[in-house]
Parts: sequence; C-alpha cells; structure tokens
Amino acid sequence: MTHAESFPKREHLVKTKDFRRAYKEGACFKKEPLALYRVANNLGENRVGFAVSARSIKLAARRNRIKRLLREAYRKTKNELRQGFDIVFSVRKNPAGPIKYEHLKKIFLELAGRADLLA
RNA sequence: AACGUGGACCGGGUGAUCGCUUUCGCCGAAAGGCGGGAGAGGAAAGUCCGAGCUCCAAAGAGCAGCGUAGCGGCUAACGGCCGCCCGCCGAAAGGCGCGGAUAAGAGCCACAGAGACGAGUCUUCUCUCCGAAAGGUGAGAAGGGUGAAACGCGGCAAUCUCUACGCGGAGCAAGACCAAAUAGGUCCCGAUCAAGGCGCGGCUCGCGCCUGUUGAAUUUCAUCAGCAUCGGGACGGGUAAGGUCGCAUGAUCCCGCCAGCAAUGACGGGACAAGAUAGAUGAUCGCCUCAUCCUGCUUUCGGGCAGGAUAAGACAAAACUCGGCUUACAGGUUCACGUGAAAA
RNA sequence: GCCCGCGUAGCUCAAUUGGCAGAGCAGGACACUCUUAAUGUCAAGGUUCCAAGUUCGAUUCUUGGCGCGGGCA
Repeated sequence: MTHAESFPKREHLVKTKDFRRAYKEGACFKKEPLALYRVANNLGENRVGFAVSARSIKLAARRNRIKRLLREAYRKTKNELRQGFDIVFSVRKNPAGPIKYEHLKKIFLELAGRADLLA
C-alpha cells in the first residue's frame, strides 16, 4: 500500500502538453510570489507540477529550494485535497529575502482554499 | 605573542519521524509492496583553454586565417604546472610580468613646441670668411623652453608585419538503435562525358568520386524536352520534448616506497565512489560543539560569564567524462617562512 | 547542457589607421499665440556596464568579471 503522505512519479505532471493545457484552460489564482493553475483531468487523482522561472531566479540552488518546499507543502496536505485535477504552481518573480517553509505553506493553503480544492 | 607572507585541508556531527532517486534480494500475473546498500562541490559555477569520445566518405601538401611567445623541463595535451634567468614592486619572507624581432619593410606619434624621426635650426657662445658697421655665410659647442619622447642607429610590434611552433570542422540537444503516427510530398536552381561537375566546409595544388536513360531528328558534336539520379535552396504536412543505449573502471582515488631541486614519473598494495531527464539529496523536532549580533554582569581592559536572537547560518548544487585556469566564499584547522616602522 | 551576439544621454542609435564623445526623439527655459499644438532659439543632461593592463593618451586594443538577448532535438 502507498503511504498516505508519499509523492511518487505517477502524481507528477511531466508533459509539456499538460503544462500548456493548465496555463491555457485552467483557472488561475495568484498571491505573490506564487500562482496556481487548476484544470480537471479525468484520472480520478491529482497530478502536480512546479514551474520556477530561471530567468527571474538566477541561482539554481534557490530554484531547487523553492521547488522542494512547495513539493513538501503539497505532500503534507495532499490528503485534504479534492482529487481529479492537474495543478501547476508557478513562481515567476524572485521573492525578496530568505525563503521560509512556513511562509510558503501559508500561501499554498490560501491559494488551495481559493481554488476550491480543499475537501 | 603581534603584524605579515606562502602553501595544504575542512567547510558541520549525531538521533527520530515523514518523503524522493537509484541498485540488489525476496514476494506478486501485473500494478506494486517489504528489507538492505548508495545518493552534490571545492568551486558542481563562468564556459576561458586543453584532451578523450562521436559524426562529417577518406583528412594529404601549400597558402590564407587563428592561436601561443625568455630558456629548459613535466604532461595524453594545454594558453596549465615546475626550475632557472631578466625586469618591476616590497624593509623582508615574497609578489607581479602577452618577457621573441639590433635581421626586411609599412604605418602612427594629436595638442604644445623652432623642430616629432633622415627634415631642418628659436636663442647664446667660439672659430673662419665677407663687410667700415649693422649684419650675413659656413663649421663646432652649449643652454633655455615645449613635450611621454628632442637627434640616439627615439618610442609604439596588446598597429600591420617578420620569426619559431601548433591548429580540419562541429559538438552528447554529438551520435546509434527501436517503436508509434502521418506522408510516401510541392516548387525553384544546378549537373548528367572527353570536357565538365562535385567533394576534401576559406583558396590553390594534388587526390578521389560521378556523369544513367528516352525522345525531338539522322552518324557524331552541340542544343532542347521528359523520366531518373545526385547536389543546393524554399515551402507544406505529421509526430513531439517518445523509449533504450551513449552513461560512468577512469590519463580514477587512497596508502607505501624509489628516482628527481621540483612539476612529475615508475613500482607494490588496496578501494569502487551520484547518474536525474518538469530534472532525485528535502521537511519537521531534539542534542552537541562552532560562528555572528543584541542585552546584562564582570574585568588584570586582552577578555570572561549568563540569557536571547540568527535557516549550522558563506559561496553555491551534478547533467558525456577528465586535466587546468578564472571568478565567488561566513568561519575554522594546520605547516613553513619574514620582521623595517609602530606598539609591547 | 552546448553554441552565438550585444551593452554609449531618459529612449533609438552614431563615433576607424587610438587624439576635445555626437545626432534624432523625449524632458526644461524663453520667444511666437487670447490659450494649446506646431515652429524657432537657448542651455542642461555621460563613471561610454564594471575592474585591471598596454600606451604620452583607450568608447576603440588585451584580459577577467557583470548584465541582457537569441539559436540548437
């Protein structure tokens, strides 16, 4: 059995096509510096992708950290979310100052609430 | 000890819970599950050099072009490293240096200055000659001023050039295989035999390769047209960041010993150490020691103690692989060396 | 990942054997006008992306950084 808080490859959004579809057709919710795109898929479970702009955030280490923290926030809360969506988290602008997990998680939860994803 | 100089090394440790990538074993028809192992750096960075490797059919010579530049050595190779010489900086330990060209030539040296590189003379003095004198001709010497440089076989070759040596081009998104899907394209230009064309990604030589077929119309040449082939260009359609390999045992790392001033090499023994592809190393909570800042107390004014805060806190993360260089970097460990001034 | 190109006034760009950094637009002041626009005149505006080096002298040449833009299946 899969553990409740695991996040295997199957749940990752991978294809460029899927990302394009989310941007184009999905509903968009923003709160600096994060943006959430949500579109229904017909798979019965969620797939999630994280996009961090390399143009505005130069340091690879910083980009990696933002992705990991977002992934962690998703992993911890995935059981409280409604299923059957493709979700993309996009970070376009470089947030000022150090990146804190607690801070990102707050924004994450707020956006998830606004996107009507919380069960 | 203080200040300084040059190397070498580290740049958290440990425990718990959840999670990721990969590999091995077991279970399972499969999806997957369980257990064990492994999992970022000294710069992984910039992409500045040098290689391996792959493709361009094959990769020759000369020229052009590009690169390097004291001498010698090391190396697979290098623009790297080591030793020595020279120049400059430093009191010293040391540091820095695109550090060839007196042989052939071209170009430039603004402004200022009389004059800026073989053309001449602004001022003064001496001598000679002409002249009554003022002054002038010629020769020599010195000085002032300008300027970076003032007559000297000037300076600039990080201006062309010359000399010596080296260099074919592109790059793992190279390239190979497999699968699926659609199409089995359209248009333009050139070539198709005795002299041409194409290739050797710049040119020449040299070398190699190619030149089929039908018809107009008849033996050949030449010309034209069709088909076919080859080369180049433009457009259209389809699929899409598809999968596997390349892809990690290597100029590898560690230890010992020998040769060498050294870089480095030989020998012996041991080790196997990330492999992702929207891109794996993370999150939370403890403890330990370190650092920085703030507050308070204390002091022999160097510091010490207590509490609190800060993301163990700097620079920053593999993307075919190595050897270097360069740049960024909180803090710490260690070895060797120097000592002028100031302070003690 | 690899390979290219570009940084000059607020903006768009010039500047060659290395020798006083300029043009157009925008902005400012003045004139003209009842007022505005247009037009004319005037002045201002620069660490030539940064730092070293060569040179008497660097936007230009050399080296190293920083920033920006593009291409490659």
